[in-house]
Amino acid sequence: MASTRTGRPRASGSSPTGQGTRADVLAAAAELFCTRGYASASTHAIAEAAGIRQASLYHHFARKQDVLLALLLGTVQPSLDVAAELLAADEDAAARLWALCVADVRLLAAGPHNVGALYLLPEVSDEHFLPFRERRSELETTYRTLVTACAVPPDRIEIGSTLVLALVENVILQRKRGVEPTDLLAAEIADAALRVLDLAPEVRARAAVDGARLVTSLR
Amino acid sequence: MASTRTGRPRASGSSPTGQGTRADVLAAAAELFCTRGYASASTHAIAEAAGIRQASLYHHFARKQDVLLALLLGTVQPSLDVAAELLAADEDAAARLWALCVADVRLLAAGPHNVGALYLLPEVSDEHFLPFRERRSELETTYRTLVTACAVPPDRIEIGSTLVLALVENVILQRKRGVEPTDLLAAEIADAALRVLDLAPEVRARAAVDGARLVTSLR
DNA sequence: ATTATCTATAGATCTATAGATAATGC
DNA sequence: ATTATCTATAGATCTATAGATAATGC
Repeated sequence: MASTRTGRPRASGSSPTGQGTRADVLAAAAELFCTRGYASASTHAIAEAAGIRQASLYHHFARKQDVLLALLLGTVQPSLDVAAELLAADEDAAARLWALCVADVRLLAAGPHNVGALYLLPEVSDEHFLPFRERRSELETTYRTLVTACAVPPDRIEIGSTLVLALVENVILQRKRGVEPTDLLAAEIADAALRVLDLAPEVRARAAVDGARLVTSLR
Repeated sequence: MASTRTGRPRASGSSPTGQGTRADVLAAAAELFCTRGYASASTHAIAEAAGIRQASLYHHFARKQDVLLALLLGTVQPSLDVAAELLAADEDAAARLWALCVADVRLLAAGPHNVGALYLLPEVSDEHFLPFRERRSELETTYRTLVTACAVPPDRIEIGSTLVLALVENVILQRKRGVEPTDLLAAEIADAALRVLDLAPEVRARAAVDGARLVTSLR
């Protein structure tokens, strides 16, 4: 039965997302944390955008920090899933790295709010967000693993991985500037990543073809 | 005469920077805005780190926002100065772009606090910081101008400029992660920038040599 | 009985202003 | 007289809790 929900009804209107109150709060917080920052986005403002009263927020999240933590974990998890799948894939490392770049750029470019920008908030260095930073660090390890597997010279692995990540994460900064990333951009960035690693043109060309196939197989 | 200063003496200690109270406040705010964020760094905490009382801060800055604005303008101005000098320099475009990348990376890497990160604060999108965003945008224009002058194909100028900036700005994110950038990194990033633009190896090699000379002439 | 909301509020901030104070400058 | 600090505080928040209320579930 599609029965109506239990509990006292809202004073005003109904769920903006239609996905339940928790989703309403997360969507509202994503927007406000991105545009105003963590501390500047009051629980009152978040609740109002979610269509509930300020205190009702605490029925779903014990502390304001838990709202941000949920958002952060929600953004890194899809990337980790893709990374795990690609680590195990039976394909050239360059193709897998190309695919990881494309997938991550798409994830960062997706959604109405620039949730990737949340990880740039200074408040994220607080101990409370350690679980997120750990997963984030796992993701970076995957990039390093794939760069290593691309037969990059040992003394270039660290700098190479850093620069590849730089290109991918740049999507966050672009969105902050108001540039809406196109789907084409993802491939451009993945191409640039392989150029930065100084891979040979033939290797890069093949990786782009195989990588593109890999990406579609992920969906 | 090196006379002592006018005005009531501080209740506790003396200027931490030894550069005067304004400098004390800016140094304290730089650290706190970077580590805690804008709204989370109270004027009380800033004043305390500057060695004065909370209210005394308002003798030097009319509003808290003015402190952040001063920091932002202070970070972009040196970059604009270098950019202007390089725009006018009599040297190959690739060499000048290489030099601009190195100079900007060094500026972002310099100083005890990661002041480049201030421009990532969500609060910077507020109207009050428009003067900063305008200068920041001038800097981006210079990058685009130099990329264009590198004989990059017309349809690659936009994406190329974006990716070059991505590599440079990445220093900010690296410092956020705790990686202290080396002087070598600056050259690595400038090299990577020219690779991203797909310039020919000979062009890149010459640009690096000429660019290195240009950089030293800036100092 | 259980649930999700509501209203009300305690207690802790935080920014900015008012006005006093303790130096130097003239 | 001028200056840079100080103390004190008004007024506006903001987070989190307590307890009431209005639904459904059994």
